[in-house]
Amino acid sequence: MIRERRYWLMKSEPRVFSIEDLARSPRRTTCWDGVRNYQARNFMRDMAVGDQVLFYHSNAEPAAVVGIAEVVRTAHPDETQFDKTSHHYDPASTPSAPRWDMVDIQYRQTFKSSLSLDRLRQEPKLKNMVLLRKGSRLSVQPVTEAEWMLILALAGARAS
DNA sequence: GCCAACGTTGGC
DNA sequence: GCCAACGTTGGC
Repeated sequence: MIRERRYWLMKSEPRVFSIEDLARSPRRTTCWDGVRNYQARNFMRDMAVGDQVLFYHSNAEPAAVVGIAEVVRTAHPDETQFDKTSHHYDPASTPSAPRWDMVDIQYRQTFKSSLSLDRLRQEPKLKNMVLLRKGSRLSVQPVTEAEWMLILALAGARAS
């Protein structure tokens, strides 16, 4: 029994890693390392291959949903947690009991017109989106199917 | 660069 | 288990 495809949103600062960087990556794929928040990690552990991801540019002008990626590998240990030279090194984590996971995502498309936070806030049907909730900072978050459909429609995009 | 909101840590 | 202190996120 194959589980139904689910929808997610993942944030990245474009000055660090943009959707253009993803599109230029080998096999248009990257591993989503560096997540150090338990709730975000748990969402990644819920992901399945084929799940769809809204790619969001945070700390950007403007902050916006800019395109789509797809999960191509489920959660596996994030190697940067064991790397003393990494900014994401976690001395409390060990290879026998890894604390942090990552998934791999592959580029699908960049929206012709990205959807800024302001634009999304204008949609009453999106008012419950995790992204738009006051104080929400989660870098990996679930998106409902209805939200997904509406956002694709607003972007003039087709499901990939 | 500011700062509100949130998460984590650690003393007690 | 409480909560103050600290660190981070991310919009502005």
